[in-house]
Amino acid sequence: MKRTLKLKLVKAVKIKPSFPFDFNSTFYKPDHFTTGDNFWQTDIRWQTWNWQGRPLGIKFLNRGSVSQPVVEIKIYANYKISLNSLHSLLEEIKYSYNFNLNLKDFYQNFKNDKILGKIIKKWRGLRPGHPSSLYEYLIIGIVLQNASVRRSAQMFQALLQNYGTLLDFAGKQLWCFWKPGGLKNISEDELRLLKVGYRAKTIKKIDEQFVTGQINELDLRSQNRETQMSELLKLYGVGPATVWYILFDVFHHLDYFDHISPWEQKIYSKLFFNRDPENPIAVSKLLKYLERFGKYKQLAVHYVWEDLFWRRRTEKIPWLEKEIRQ
DNA sequence: CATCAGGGCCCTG
DNA sequence: CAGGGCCCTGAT
Repeated sequence: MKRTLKLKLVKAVKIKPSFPFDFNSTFYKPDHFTTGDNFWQTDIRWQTWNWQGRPLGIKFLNRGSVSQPVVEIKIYANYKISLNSLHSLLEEIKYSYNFNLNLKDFYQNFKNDKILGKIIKKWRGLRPGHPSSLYEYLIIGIVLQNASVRRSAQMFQALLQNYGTLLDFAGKQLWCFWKPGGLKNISEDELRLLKVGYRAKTIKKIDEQFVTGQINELDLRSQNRETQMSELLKLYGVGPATVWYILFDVFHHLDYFDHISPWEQKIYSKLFFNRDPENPIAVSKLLKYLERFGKYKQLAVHYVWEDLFWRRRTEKIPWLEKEIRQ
């Protein structure tokens, strides 16, 4: 059993995102499976963060409103974090959660859309966002491949609990991701014992490619989408589905939408065409339909999707339960 | 019990 | 460019 790392509060800052900004729908995405690296309750989000190779705990608190947003960020560590490092961490947080995204044009364009209209009103200030680094997201993407939600969550938790660090901060115990290259001394067979199956090979290779510097997140961030895609596709085990997730969640492309997996196809068929999910609309037709959202295709679907999963928390949506297969 | 399809991707032919 | 194989799991 690994030791728990106790962290102390080292810094608290208040940041004002651009408005409108909705704390809860930005910091909690009900469609993401829970993995023990974060915890949310109304107006508070706990999140572990491997920053520059070391584990940190972060507590986000809602200190404002949608129209006058203020987010307090409390940082917990077990070492002295330099001012420089702290500053760049805050910049990274702002980037990850799209604190400065301007939503006005999107809202203006679609306030009368028959599907989006109501949703953007209800979720005004919702930002897309994801706390994972590229490395972390690649690992997540790999455990998502060819597996149902329950199995993906199981694989991810096994990885986290074996190679991550359990942090104790702000009243929570949460697992923090290991750093890129952290699997250097772990064999493929050892990974297989965690029942990740053939993904063991992929996970090893991804980890190695970060050690050797074959891929650099910040460099890639400054490249255009085509370059990002082609670089990511070079990684062993990364194909169009994984790239599609990363382009949105890691590189924040709000417009790119070219991939629909079978289970998503069923859900979109119901959402956009009120079609029986068992008799779904063709992917090509769905993609054509999404053209109406132009440069906000991915953002628009994110809103519809989050709305659906937020509703799932309070209403019964039998057809959805059937498609999710927990 | 056995068989099978997954929230893909690689590799082969 | 089509299709088999891959790990494991829960559903049938």
